[in-house]
Amino acid sequence: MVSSFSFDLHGTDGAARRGEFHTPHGIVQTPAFMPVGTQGTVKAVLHRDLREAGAEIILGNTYHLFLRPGDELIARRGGLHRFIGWTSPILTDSGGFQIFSLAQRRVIREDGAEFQSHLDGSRHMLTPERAVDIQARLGSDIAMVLDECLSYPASRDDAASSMQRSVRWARRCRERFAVLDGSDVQVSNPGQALFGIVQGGVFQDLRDESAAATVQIGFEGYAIGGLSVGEPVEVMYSVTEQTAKTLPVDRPRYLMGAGTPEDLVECVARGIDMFDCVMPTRNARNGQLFTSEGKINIKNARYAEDDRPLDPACGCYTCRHHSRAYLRHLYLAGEMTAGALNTLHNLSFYLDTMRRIRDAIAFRTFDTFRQGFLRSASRLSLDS
RNA sequence: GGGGAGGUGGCGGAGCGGUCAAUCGCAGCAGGCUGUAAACCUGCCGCCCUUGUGGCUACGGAGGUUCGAACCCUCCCCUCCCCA
Repeated sequence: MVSSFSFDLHGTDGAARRGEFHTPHGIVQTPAFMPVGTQGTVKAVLHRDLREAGAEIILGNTYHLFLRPGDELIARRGGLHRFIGWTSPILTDSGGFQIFSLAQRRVIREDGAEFQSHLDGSRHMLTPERAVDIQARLGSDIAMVLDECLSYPASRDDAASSMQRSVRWARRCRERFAVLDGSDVQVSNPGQALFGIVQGGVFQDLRDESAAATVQIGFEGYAIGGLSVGEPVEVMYSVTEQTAKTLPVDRPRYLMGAGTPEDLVECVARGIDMFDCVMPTRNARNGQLFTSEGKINIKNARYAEDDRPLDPACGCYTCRHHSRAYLRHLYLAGEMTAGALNTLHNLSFYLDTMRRIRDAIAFRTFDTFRQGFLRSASRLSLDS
């Protein structure tokens, strides 16, 4: 008997939800933040340190792993978990985001998206069926349907037709997913779940239509995609809030690609259970650190002789052992350890924030927590 | 002592009569980054101000030629290399 996906909602505090989901590789407490590990690694961190920082699930990427090293090679290694040595849950994104981020290198057709590889220029067709097959070979615990992440701004007509195509693609993904067993695809994780993705740009009626159609198809969880792509943050909050209300209470809700620390708190408040974002990792490598008192740009001259840790309230390895002055030196000297130490801190901050969010919901003090968090997060920016 | 090369903005190094406050790299200063083509990208970087088709001072020093000189000439100062 294969263990499969399930979600338990433990309780709520306003629209905020406290729960956990079960996967073949373990349990994840929600609301959860999932560090992004596009190419089979969360850049600049060891799995050991990731786990210690509290990561219960990480992302991988269909498009990138398909191009290199190849999903069949990974299947032959026993699947993505065994290949990369991460024994906890993994969620794979479908390549839908690359339709957005690599827009210059692809053409969208009804059948799917044709990409020209950023590695060697070769052409590859990513169809909904293929995205499902690749993710089956990777053996992630949660696979995502292939969607089109629409860019912003977009006209209502473009948003509508893009959304409708994403729905058709979602249906094809679900159908393909259903017949994997018995196909010639080497399935690395029989307990894999499939999530649908709601699109529709910033048009709430399109979002509602997308949500209804996606729920009708039926998935283990539902994502809200196509946000945090340049729209005003209030619009993102509003679309998130309204769309979350239209999704089933008993399934996890995943806001794709968000966000800043404030976004996490604000969107949990609007009913979101799962987040992923490159911000803590990428910004760490670029010298921007998140702390309980706001953002620090470690490149700034004001930290040259600052002996304090990044965040006195943080218990991560970086904060326990190193000063801002040292981290600034490492960054400016171009040392790899700068990226490693900074990434560890930012992820620790994000994951610790999620822990505090979960506790606050459990104690039904989430709103108080939220007010305090937003107030202290702006402290440093007010200083400067 | 003889021969040769050269002195340009914090550093390296272009420019060799006007379009030069001076290409470019580094360093420096600041900003950005939201399902990762990102250890990346952008802006500023002589001084002053009302930041502009603005003012001032500038390419070792002093003179000179010229309508005009970082660029040509003279002298001086200083570096480096080779030979004695």
